[in-house]
Amino acid sequence: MKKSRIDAAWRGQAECEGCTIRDMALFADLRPEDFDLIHLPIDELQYDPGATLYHAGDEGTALFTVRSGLVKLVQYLPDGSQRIVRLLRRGDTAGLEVLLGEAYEHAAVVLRPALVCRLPRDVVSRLSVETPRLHTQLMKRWHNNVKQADEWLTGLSTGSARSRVARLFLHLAEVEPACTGAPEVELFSREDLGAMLGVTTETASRVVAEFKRGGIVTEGKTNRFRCDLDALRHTAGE
Amino acid sequence: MKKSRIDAAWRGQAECEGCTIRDMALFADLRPEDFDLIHLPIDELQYDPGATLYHAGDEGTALFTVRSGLVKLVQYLPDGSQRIVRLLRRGDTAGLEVLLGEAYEHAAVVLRPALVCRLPRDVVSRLSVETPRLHTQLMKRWHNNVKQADEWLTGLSTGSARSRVARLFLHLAEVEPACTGAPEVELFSREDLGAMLGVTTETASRVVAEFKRGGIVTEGKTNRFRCDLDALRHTAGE
DNA sequence: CGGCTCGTTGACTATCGTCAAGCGAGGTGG
DNA sequence: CCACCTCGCTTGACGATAGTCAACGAGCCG
Repeated sequence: MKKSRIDAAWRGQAECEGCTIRDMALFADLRPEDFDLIHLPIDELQYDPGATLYHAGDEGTALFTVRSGLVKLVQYLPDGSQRIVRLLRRGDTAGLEVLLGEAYEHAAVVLRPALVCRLPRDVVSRLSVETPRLHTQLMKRWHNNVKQADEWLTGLSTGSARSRVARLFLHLAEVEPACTGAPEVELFSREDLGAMLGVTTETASRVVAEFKRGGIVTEGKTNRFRCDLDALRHTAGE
Repeated sequence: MKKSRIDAAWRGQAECEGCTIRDMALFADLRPEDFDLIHLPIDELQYDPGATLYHAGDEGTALFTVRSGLVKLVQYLPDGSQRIVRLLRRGDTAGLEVLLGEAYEHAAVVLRPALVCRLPRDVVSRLSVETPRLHTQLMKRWHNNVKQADEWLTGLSTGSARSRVARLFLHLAEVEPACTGAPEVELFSREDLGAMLGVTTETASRVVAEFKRGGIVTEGKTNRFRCDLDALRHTAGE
């Protein structure tokens, strides 16, 4: 389950500059001379679903940039139940809080096979001190976190279960690559669905099943749904 | 209702350095020479409850530091209902998003009489470029926003209405000055309560009334409650 | 072939939203 | 000064919704 594998480990200097997703990564704005400041190896890691990048409370020694796949940030409540507070996709960064010297605030768990860059905290800290070009990117990332949290608060934690599920579909339809013309979305386990929307797995299951029966979404492959956006928008506003 | 008054307007240079809450404000780490970079007036404004610092979508020309009082950040849903996503108290900053060139994402509305410093965006932007001493403070503020958003997601938007109200009381008991030994908390209108917890005003009212009857909280002056923390903790975990 | 997990569904209950009425404090105008 | 009005809080009654407990079936793996 937790199989993780080191595909490659090297001094980031060489590879980061040619990174295929650099334009959307934390180091987007760095200049060649900035990369000389990287003095610790930046590893690229491959994780399978269910693997954890880190646990809540772990000492924060690294940030992570998601190159591909999907990662959830989970917060546990005192009573043991869990709530998913954010989803990280290509270009997103996990663990910003370690730049402030704090422990990780969430658990980061892989939902879909993910390729991830592990940036030692000291590397980012040093860059953060030495070059102003990192600041904007950092701020953008903080800002994205806040925005997503706010959206989840208003969109996915308010209203009836049906509205929430509908809004989740719409949200996913927006952020997913949307390879074809038809808006298609890949869903998660019903338990994760519930943890995102603040409802039980049973209601999550029931609502999705109801949507399928009503033709609002159509399941192709397992957990892949073609969406009727208009119908979803209508259901979302109730 | 929207009466607001300019108590004083001056070049921030002189006054910011002697600010009584500077240790908790955005400019906490600035050095004397940094203040020379302030080239626009920093106004200190007094707002009454109900006044708006800014509306969602307004062009962002300034950040605000709350010196005293209480401000809510409100996000409106397409259907017109509103959700309160954050509360700002002494030392907190509103409108960080304008540093990224974006419009305000929320409406900022005063809940309790508030004294607020209005920092022109360009002043903060310039300082942000010129001195690294602002960065840590900015990051701390972004971080606080994310943390509060996450807490609201897990604490105030999950579980039964009773749990949520109990957790809100506990949260307030933590952050309020707690002048005396007895934990005492000032509440808001039932409508605002509902908008914070994602429930209707009626359920908010019912739960608070129930708490009063059960002695879990005791109302002194209007909307001021002495809290039985143990009982609240018990109720919160259900 | 069992044993497992995951999704689904049913039956029942608790909870919450809705609609509506009443109450009290504070403010206004006659 | 009092009648009146408004607004916010409370409460009741009812219906809708979601949580709970439990059972069942489909796929997966040993």
